[in-house]
Amino acid sequence: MFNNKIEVLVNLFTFDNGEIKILLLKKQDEPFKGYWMLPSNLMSNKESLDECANSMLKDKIGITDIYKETCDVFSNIDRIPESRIVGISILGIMDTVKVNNNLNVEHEWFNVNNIPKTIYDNGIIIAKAVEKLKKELLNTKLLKIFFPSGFTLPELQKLFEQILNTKLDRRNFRKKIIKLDIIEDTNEKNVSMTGRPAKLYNFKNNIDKDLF
Amino acid sequence: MFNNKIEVLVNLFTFDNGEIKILLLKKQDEPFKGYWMLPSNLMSNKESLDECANSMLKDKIGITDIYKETCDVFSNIDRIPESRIVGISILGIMDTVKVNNNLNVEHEWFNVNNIPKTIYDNGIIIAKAVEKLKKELLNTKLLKIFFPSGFTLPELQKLFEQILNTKLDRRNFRKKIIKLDIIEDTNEKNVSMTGRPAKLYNFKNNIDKDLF
DNA sequence: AATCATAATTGTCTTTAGTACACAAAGGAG
DNA sequence: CTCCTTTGTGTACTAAAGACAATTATGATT
Repeated sequence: MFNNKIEVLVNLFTFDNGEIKILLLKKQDEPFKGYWMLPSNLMSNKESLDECANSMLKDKIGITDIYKETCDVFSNIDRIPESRIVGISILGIMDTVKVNNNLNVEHEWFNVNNIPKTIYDNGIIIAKAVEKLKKELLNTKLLKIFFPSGFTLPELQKLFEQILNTKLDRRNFRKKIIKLDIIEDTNEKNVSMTGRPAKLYNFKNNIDKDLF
Repeated sequence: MFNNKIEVLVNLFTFDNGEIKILLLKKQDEPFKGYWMLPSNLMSNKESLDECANSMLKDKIGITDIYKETCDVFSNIDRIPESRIVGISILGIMDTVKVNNNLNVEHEWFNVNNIPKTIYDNGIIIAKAVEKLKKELLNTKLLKIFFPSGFTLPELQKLFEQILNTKLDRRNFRKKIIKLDIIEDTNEKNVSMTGRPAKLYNFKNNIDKDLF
């Protein structure tokens, strides 16, 4: 009566090549064989949510020590018709794509604006996580995790253009970021494929400011 | 192994007499007898979080149809030493104090800056909910639920002074709110105890703007 | 070595939003 | 009718946001 199964679902995001991406796994068996899914794990009654997510990420994806926060809870009785499982979603961020390529399960990083067919309510779970991520990236705290060191201003601008869904003026964007006093020049330059190389910046420490 | 008990804890907020307040109940039995606690309920495996919170609010507090959203998850193994229970907290808002005064359990609305001794981790749960509430009240969406109709600008200003923890200039505050075009004059006046009566306003519908 | 193509860097002017500040008006109490 | 309390209102100044185009650093091509 009061015994519930709980699954943890991890929305793992990264910023790669100017795009916000999320890691999905391909389901290997029926039902929903061939559909995409969030990495997930049933939670035992001997571990916390955090521990459950950590062990899953280590075992299934081969990563440790990423930023995580609780995102949302999905508890509709019939969200998984086969059995009653309460889903708790986690928002995770990786600074760069570190996923073990030896990982034998089929996986792919998808642009968050182009999510494929997913199992059960995973599409809704992802949409909610993306919404939350976009909101939180307007503050330097999470932004710093997306861009730990050596990012360029054009990259940063591209991120905001995606989040705000608009074009920003280069000069005004730079002026704004610089006036906020949140980044520092590394005196290094990007090795660009073509065109003038961009300066590399770091976020200053312990800064908690809203950018937009 | 994978069977977990889940409790829903409701952080029910209201704005009363210029203060943000939360409803707490007094625990009647040991352990923690006499300490204060959030209204809570064990979730059965036949109901969703929302249904669980609704039935609890109706049965224990005598209220229905309030605004609710998922707030946070508390899953430390030892958050309740007596047994393993995963806590899911809900943020709820009531526009005015409608709690049934015939309610036989001892209850009280506490200013969120003055929370009494609470059971287990309820203090942390409340702190997290207050933090989230304050963030969300900077947007008109939740604000409209706090102030459904016939509020005054001085009242609204008091709310923001609490949230931002600062004094605001009356004239600049009014100018800002009016320029945002989010409220409309009801052509009625407050029946004030003393001083010049304040005009009563409503929030316009379907507006989603950040105020600060 | 010179030219071309590409993408990054930089400054000024205009417009809009934010801040500082003091007195008049409406009602209730005596 | 006077006093007390609280709300309502306008202007000048400062800071931030927005519009706008030419120059520079590098790799690729001839």
